[in-house]
Amino acid sequence: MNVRLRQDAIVRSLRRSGTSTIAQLAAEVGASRRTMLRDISALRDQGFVIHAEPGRGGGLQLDPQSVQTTARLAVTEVFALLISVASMRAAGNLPFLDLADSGLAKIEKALPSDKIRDLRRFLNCLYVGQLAPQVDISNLGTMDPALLPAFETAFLRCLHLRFQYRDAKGTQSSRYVEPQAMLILPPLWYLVAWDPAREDFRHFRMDRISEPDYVEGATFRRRNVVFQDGVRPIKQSPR
Amino acid sequence: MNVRLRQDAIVRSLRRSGTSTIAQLAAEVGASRRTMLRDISALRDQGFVIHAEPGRGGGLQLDPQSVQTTARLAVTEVFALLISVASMRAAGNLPFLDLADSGLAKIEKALPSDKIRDLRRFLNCLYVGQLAPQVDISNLGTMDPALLPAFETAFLRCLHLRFQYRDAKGTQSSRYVEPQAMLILPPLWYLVAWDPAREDFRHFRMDRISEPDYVEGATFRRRNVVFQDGVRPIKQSPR
DNA sequence: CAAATAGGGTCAAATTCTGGCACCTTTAAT
DNA sequence: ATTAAAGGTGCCAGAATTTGACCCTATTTG
Repeated sequence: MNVRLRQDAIVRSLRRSGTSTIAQLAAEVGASRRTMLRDISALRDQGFVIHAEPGRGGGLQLDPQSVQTTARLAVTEVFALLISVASMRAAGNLPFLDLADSGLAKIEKALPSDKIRDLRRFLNCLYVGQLAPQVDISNLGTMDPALLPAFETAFLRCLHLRFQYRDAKGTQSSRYVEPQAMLILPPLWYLVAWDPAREDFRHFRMDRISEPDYVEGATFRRRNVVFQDGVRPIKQSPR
Repeated sequence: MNVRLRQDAIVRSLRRSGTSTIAQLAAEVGASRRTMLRDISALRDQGFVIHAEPGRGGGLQLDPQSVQTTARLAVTEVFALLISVASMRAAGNLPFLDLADSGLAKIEKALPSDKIRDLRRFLNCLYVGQLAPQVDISNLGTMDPALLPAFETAFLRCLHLRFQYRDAKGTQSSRYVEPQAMLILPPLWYLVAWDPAREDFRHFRMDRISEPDYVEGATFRRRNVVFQDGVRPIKQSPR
């Protein structure tokens, strides 16, 4: 058995049984007592808090607070999680959101600091409101998975964005715009952008955008976007 | 040099230099070409996105989007994130959910397998529908943070649940029920439970529940809950 | 005190990791 | 078309690490 798997098994066993002895654990995972001691030591090095009582009736116990898991995440994935939770918070009062937030805070804290800055700046472009009842949401399209990376770069570096847009009538057109904000009217998402050709703001439904691509070198200035009533920025959760 | 340290060094080097070849990396960390290839393969297994170009002028490149972060999360926090994203997916077609999902999948993968099983079983108790328009959502209460751990245990081990409930008129009462399902009618959450005293199902708004506590030893049998039209289980995302 | 428990040191055996090599595929330059 | 530079895979013997056995000590309970 692999070292990693065995140590996971030890943690699981300790979690299940509450308390057990080195000998019991050794028998359970099929290793020697000595190896158990080494594994316990290694787990402690990894940050697990394991209480030990010597003497009769003694044994090992995993600190219940330290049930934890370590994962490696890509920044885009963290972005996506943050956006999910933030828009959820904006949409209404849902349970367990504080827990989700504290989990996210830990993830965020583990990011390199420049990435945290980017992330905050990106979140600042998000706005939330209520969906107008007359909008037809019966046939939602699927979102292009390339949206997030392209949008992230375009927003952060203030670069023009090029994409294909399919309007309500189904007509395809090619667009070239300055992305200014993202507007969430649950369950719809819109890109709010300045269209330099038409010299006006336009709203684009995200599920109708495809083949997004930022244009290297083509920077622009932020404009003051005026939203209708009831639309507010996604507040960053207090951290 | 330790395997873990060496692999970390590779990632750091790739981040620094942008692109480099197997041979360069090998020289840098003082290992052979073969070991480098094995390490790269291992890093990919760990979720790092490493682009490779064969042929002259080729080399390795760390996907700039995949700056990785490692974080330690408590299991309840993972639960909360999963529930958030799952209920979001159920509520509508939102962007970036697949990315959020892939992030969650990595987190989930890092959990001990018994916890994954628990987590899936818990998610199976979640149902989603549309909120009836006549419900007054003007004064939502706040969710008791103790809900998740207590509910988790009660659902997983089929234990009776005791809690304080404040009904629509503001009257407090003490309840003792069999938790059968959780129903989400965004933005409201309900506990669907069998009340043995009244011999009937009852819905409890989650934001009106406080001081939840499961009753050790008091197990019950799952009942067949019949939901009204439009309510469906939260599908587990395909993993 | 005796028994049960955690914790550690040492060393040979068992296991895993590493490096070298042969060979394959892709790409670009000549 | 040929050649060189790059990534990728399978295999094997030797290097390195991990494991188990045996030794010990310290602490707690009956």
